[in-house]
Amino acid sequence: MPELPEVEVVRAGLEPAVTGATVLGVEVFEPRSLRRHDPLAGVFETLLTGRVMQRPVRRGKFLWIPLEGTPRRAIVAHLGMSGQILLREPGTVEAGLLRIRLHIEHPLHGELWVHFVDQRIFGSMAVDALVPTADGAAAGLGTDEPLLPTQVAHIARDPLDPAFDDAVFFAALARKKTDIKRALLDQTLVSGIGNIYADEALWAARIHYAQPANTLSRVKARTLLAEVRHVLEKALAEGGTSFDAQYVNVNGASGYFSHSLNAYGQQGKPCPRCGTPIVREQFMNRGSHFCPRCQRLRLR
DNA sequence: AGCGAGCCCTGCGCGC
DNA sequence: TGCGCGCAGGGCTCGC
Repeated sequence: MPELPEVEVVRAGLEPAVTGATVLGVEVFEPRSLRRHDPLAGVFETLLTGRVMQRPVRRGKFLWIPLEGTPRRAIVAHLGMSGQILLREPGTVEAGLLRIRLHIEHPLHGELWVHFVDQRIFGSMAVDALVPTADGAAAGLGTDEPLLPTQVAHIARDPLDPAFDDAVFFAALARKKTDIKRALLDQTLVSGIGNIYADEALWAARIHYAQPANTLSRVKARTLLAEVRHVLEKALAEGGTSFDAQYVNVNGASGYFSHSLNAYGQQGKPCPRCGTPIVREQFMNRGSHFCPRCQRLRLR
């Protein structure tokens, strides 16, 4: 589930159900899903029970739900590679690997169960303190407050964030000697991009994944950022149709991939632009998919 | 400072 | 059918 568009679908789906709702109870079935919860801050279940949740916020792939009251805290969720957050009627038997359940009561919708399902347990939930943003601007999508969880403080803004600073990003690229794909995946530089959308944006911008970041021309860098935004927005628009106002119905394998991908997972198939077969190479212990004709490595 | 390796995990599909 | 292997959309820490 895990890149920006998918996490945003979850955030938007949670919003009407959890905003203003009270946590009635918490069940943790898998303690490893709390790996990123600091026990010194208190017991996860205790910190949540009885608290009222505010509007969910997202920055990059991190999602958090601020809690009313002081000190300011939030439930932080990261989906990792396989996490899902699902809204269920109380009593629903979860088919997937249920790790954490929140019992909540919304003033309009009544009681609901919030299920954190995660096969690989790379994802996590935590209750974390909120701290001021470095730039004083709103912390992410879903809030006007310049407050974010401590464990998200080092994460850069994402390219769809109105406070994302293009000039700072271009300047950082110009200093980076590393491969451009590594830079795109560096969440402290720009957040929300994962392996799929990195490959898609690089394909659209006709840039080889191993092109050193500091060799991109200004024009090429602008094109790349524009394509990153385009692919994220396109995926968001397509993913945004799979939930309704009451229930998040998140399906990790939903529609987008099958018909909109140009490079990711398309190895052996013709490049939609020039017909040359897409190649898959190992990079950073992951697959990188690219067109060897459109995306040439240019070393100067 | 920046980078690669290793690690955290489970389950699926594939080839033998 | 069974088994071993490689694969999976992420991110943190460690050592060089």
